[in-house]
Amino acid sequence: MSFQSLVSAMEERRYKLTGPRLKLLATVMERGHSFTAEELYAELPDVGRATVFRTLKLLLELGSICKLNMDDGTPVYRRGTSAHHHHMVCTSCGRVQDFARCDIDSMLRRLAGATGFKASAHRIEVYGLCRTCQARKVKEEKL
Amino acid sequence: MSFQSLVSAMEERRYKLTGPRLKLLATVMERGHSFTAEELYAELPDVGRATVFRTLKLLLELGSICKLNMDDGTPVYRRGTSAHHHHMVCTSCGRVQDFARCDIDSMLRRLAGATGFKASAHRIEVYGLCRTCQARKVKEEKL
DNA sequence: ATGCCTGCAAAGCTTTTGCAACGTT
DNA sequence: AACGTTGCAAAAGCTTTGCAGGCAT
Repeated sequence: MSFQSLVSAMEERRYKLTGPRLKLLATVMERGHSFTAEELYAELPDVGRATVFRTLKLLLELGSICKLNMDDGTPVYRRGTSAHHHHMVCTSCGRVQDFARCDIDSMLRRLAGATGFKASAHRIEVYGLCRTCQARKVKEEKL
Repeated sequence: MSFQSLVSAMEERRYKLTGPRLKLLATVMERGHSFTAEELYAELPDVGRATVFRTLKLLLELGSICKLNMDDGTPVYRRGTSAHHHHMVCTSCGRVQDFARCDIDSMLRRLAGATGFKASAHRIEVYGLCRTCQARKVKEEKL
């Protein structure tokens, strides 16, 4: 996933590569972790708020970013593939990491057997402390 | 979980049992499945919208209901315990069922080993078709 | 009698939409 | 030149807050 791949995805779908869009794509790529619509808007004073939302929607459709909800429901975006994956959300710094392995098929089969529910998709969000914040906490406790 | 247990929970915390609150508690209990704030408001014309939200917040704090997000982020409430559990959301009728068994500890341990992320909580939402909607679909296909 | 609760209306936020002007192709 | 795109401002949802009056305890 690179700036170029985002640009290519837009070209393929015949979306125009305008100034505001290129600025947004660049900013999205700079962000190593997740971001909100408001943060993007704040970082790009000359891009309208509506354009930020319109472009985020576009990137979602392209599958170039994904949207997730914080524990309190706040929507947050994250660059990355649209392939099946889940999220580890650090409750201290808010950073989000992806993970793909989810061995819950046997659990879903058991659910189907017990309740008749036929699962077609699932979403797992794990909350906790990332490695960095754990280290920081340990350090602070020593002070 | 019954109407009485909700009332008791409020009494314990010394919350006043007013008319609007009792009406809301009754309506929440009548609902077998999930509900939105707006639905509650629509069902109780003489209770103010603000009171609906204030009471929902209260019940959340008491742990008498839980809040979850639909796939599109729409917040939905559901009566039930505050104990650890997850949700099966029917994408056809919107009904939500709980389930408790989540054998993902080994997955979390693997994550901790691979990424250093220390999980403290998690949330699993499974989307699919409930037993009723599956049956209905089969029936419709036969027509 | 106290002070928690209520409804209403207004304000707050986030997101969407209408529209005339603009810029990419 | 055509028309997709933009910024602005207004609108639209949803939720919270301020306030004067009301009600449970």
